[in-house]
Amino acid sequence: MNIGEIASRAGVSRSTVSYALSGKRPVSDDTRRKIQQVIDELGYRPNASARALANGRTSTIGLVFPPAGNHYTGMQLDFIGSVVEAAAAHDHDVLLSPSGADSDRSFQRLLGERRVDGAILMEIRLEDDRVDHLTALDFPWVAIGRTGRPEDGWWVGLDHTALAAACVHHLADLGHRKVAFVNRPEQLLRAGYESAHRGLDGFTKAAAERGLTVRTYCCGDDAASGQACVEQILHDDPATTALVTLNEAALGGLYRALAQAGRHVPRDFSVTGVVAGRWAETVTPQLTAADVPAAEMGRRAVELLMERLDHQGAAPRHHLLAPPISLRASTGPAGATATA
Amino acid sequence: MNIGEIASRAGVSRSTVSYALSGKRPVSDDTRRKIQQVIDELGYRPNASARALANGRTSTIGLVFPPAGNHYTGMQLDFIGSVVEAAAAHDHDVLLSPSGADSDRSFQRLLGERRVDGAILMEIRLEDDRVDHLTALDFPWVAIGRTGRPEDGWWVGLDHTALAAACVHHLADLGHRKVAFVNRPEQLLRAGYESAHRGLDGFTKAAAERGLTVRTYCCGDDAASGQACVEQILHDDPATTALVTLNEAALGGLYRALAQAGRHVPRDFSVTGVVAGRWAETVTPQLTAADVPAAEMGRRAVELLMERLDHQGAAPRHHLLAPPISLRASTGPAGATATA
DNA sequence: CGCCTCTGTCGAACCGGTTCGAGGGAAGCT
DNA sequence: AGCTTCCCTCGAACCGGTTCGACAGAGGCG
Repeated sequence: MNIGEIASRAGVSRSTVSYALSGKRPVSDDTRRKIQQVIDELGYRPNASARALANGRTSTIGLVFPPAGNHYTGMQLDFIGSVVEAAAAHDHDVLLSPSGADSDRSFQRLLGERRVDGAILMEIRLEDDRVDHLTALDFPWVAIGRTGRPEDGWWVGLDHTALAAACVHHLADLGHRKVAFVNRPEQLLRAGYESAHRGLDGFTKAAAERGLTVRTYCCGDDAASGQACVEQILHDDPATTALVTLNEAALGGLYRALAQAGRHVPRDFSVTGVVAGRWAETVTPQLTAADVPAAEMGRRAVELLMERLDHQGAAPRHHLLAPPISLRASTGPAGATATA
Repeated sequence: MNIGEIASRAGVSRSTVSYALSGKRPVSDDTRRKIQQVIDELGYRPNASARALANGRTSTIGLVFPPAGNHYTGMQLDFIGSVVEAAAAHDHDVLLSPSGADSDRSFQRLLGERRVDGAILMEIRLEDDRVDHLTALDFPWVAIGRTGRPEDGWWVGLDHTALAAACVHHLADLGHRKVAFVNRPEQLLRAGYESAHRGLDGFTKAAAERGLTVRTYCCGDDAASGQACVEQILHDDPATTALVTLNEAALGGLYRALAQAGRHVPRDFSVTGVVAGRWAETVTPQLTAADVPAAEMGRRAVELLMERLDHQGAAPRHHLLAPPISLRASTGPAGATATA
């Protein structure tokens, strides 16, 4: 069943059916009604491939996220969900592409074969070959995250520097002097992931500013790594009284190791960091943290992309978000029993 | 840049280029090399829409999952990840569709507009209008989960009945007599979600068999609901010494409420259930549970779908999985201090 | 009454691939 | 040399939409 079938049943030409559907030229009420009736009867829907071929738009956007090798985190799920939903609101579909790099087969499929009108990139690196590639091709993209040269791109970012610094100030205000930083996995840091870098930067600078003694660690994206990481921290300096983490997936392990070491949170040890709100609430005590507004970021990314698609050549736009720290129950004043 | 461009630069006809690429007819080595060289030079990739239009296959599969209204759980993330990866291995893309029902706009887009060759459905209901609809249309689908009539469909399922029963037997063997069941949210149970129903069934029957006293609860998919649920359980019958849960997202809240009520896990209270392994490991003590093999299920679903696409009209196939309970640290013998 | 304008519809071309039938030319055979 | 066979390549039609230019007929105007 195709547009020709509809046309002949309604006694009109194919182009008239097309115009009746798109509204791009006037069609008499009579004709329109007749066509609509046939369409309703047969449940006709225009073929997406044919439409895409003819007008050059697929009404699909690509969501590029890193392959599962590195475990998925809850935050990524929130991004995916909100992007899909926002796209649906704009009558667009979302194609998932697990691509770490420029040269990925899947990435090439998206672009080269023109499966999507634009792309949203997750897990941005400071030097991101995907961004460079897309920019060179003048292919519409929006990043969730910022590269090292944020001025010439479209993105929705989190001010990791400021957020990590806020965590440090929060802890320093509570009197903590020896603080550890639990970063994302080492290979991500080495690969140049922006959250890992900017977070580390913000942490280090703020700590220096406040004269804190710090140690920084990388930690795998799972509970076991988190546990091992805290054991290492307490081994390296048992007088440590607080930590800041960007690593959502390790959170459960961090808490476990602290409990096993006999450090009560928040009495003996404070924990804070940058984590999506609903994951901060699953641990006990609930995590005082800068809540990553993942859903909002996904939604805004889609909106920027739609804007970019509608106005080719428009000047780059972006949003830098810096949510406040939500005070929950995992931080407290230093000193009570810490050095016991 | 299109196939005609390649053809003229290589000095051959468009059809020859097509055959050289698809291999569906022999092409001389000379010609093939010349064509390949031009293609490499220009970085040509055939347009996906045009190809889909011509041969009727989009090389895309739809992954239908419920809208975010009900929070996403970690398990769903694992499904999505493994489906995308398995599909990529078969040179297929994955289109995400947030559709609860048959009549969803997004669902209609997938099918009516022929955006995908087949669909994988998540969060199956015992009476599932999406399944009925697809079956009526003879549209290729594979479900992650079973409907009430599993014999005539393609699916990869988990034997929730057996798993919930295994949890009950495990607890009964440890001497527990009063056990609670923490199910998925009430609206999902009412809507007929299969895991909620079959899990409840298996729990209830096994408990009756072992002569246990039970209460069953529904619980929202978040920590706060889990906390409230345990409070209710302990209020309704303070002598309860164990619970079985299907609700991964509430797990943190369940633990919190137990701790706040002064029930030590596993000394005073045992917790078990059906939960994806890596989430079972984030809580302390780590959860003794039937680990949902989400990644394997996603992969198998894709493989079934590929099989179904390649052999239209083949007899339905399915896999029913029933992983064993992984003994971790959240269950123990009843009685020690339980009635204190 | 003739001319012009405006509205609504049509046919044809096009998007970029795939596929079918036909045919040119070299090789094999007698 | 003449015929068949086989290998390779070509042109044309097709997939199902969109869009452009053309044009018929109704209505307005002088």
